[in-house]
Amino acid sequence: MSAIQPLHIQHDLMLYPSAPFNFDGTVHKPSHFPSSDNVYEEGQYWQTMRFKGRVLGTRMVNKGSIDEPCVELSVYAAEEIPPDEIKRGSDEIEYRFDMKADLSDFYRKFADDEILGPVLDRWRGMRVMVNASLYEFLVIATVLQNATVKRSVQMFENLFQRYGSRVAYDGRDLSVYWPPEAIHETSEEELRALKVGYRAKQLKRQAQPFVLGELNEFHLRTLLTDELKPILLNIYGIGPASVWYLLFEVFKRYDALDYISPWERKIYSRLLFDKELVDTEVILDEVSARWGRWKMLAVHYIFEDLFWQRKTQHIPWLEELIRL
DNA sequence: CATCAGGGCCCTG
DNA sequence: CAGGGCCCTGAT
Repeated sequence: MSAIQPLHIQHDLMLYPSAPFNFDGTVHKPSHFPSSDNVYEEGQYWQTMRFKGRVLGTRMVNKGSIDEPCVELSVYAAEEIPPDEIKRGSDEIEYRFDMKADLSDFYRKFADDEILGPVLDRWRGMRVMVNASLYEFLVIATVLQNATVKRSVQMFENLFQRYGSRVAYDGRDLSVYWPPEAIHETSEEELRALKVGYRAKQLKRQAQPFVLGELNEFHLRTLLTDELKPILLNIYGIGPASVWYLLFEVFKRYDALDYISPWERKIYSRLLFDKELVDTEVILDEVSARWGRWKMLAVHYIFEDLFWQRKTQHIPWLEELIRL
């Protein structure tokens, strides 16, 4: 990996998300594993991104409130950026943080829901967030597979060290993703040296369609879920567990939940039924009956609410499941 | 020391 | 459609 690159050109602009907007609940997801391409502090979020061939640093600062949202976005780069590219970058950030969403129906409908209601009170205005491109998210999904959190983090950081780069801006020093070409050109053996095991083959096969221009994230966003899902499942290494992470986080499909993995099953059993282990079919029927087309968003609220609680209080049964 | 499951998926029979 | 195999790690 090369030296740290300073990003000393800075552009500031204001973003106005639709209200209500919960800044902290949106930019920071405590259930996600930590990674060196972003930092969160209350009211502030730093995130690098590789966008349209350019390496950017971003900083978002909360300048508003839940009912009068305002976010100051600073974009940092190594060289001057034309205004239209700044605009495209900020549009992309608005998309990734779902800033223009209208969830009023969701809040109205479930205000009195016995499980969701109290959570909505705490997190009204929280949005679905993705801090990666589609290609980058495939890497995340891949390192998550069949691994504990600790190992996922290790594989991920090994990849950053070998193929990514480092940038410095606003007093921060963060990793940046590599372009898919970097993995396309490397060998499976080199990848395996980073302890990713059988995932080396997946990582290479996943980079290919992006290098060849066969998958266009912006086009995919326009598709109906029924058209989109089979395309995503067709990506090598993407199966039933990963596909709904993609549909929900990358493509903002609020109903994308039709598979529950073993560790999630244990968590939902507790939260929805107050039991240790409930049949996955029963859980899926329950979330569909309760929350219908909002089921994944509903579950997301409940899940993140739990992990925010974990920051300040010890939840023994949860600690046992996370296995860092 | 050996064995095994872990925040899956592919491939085969 | 069921089940074995795959990489590596840490728990037992």
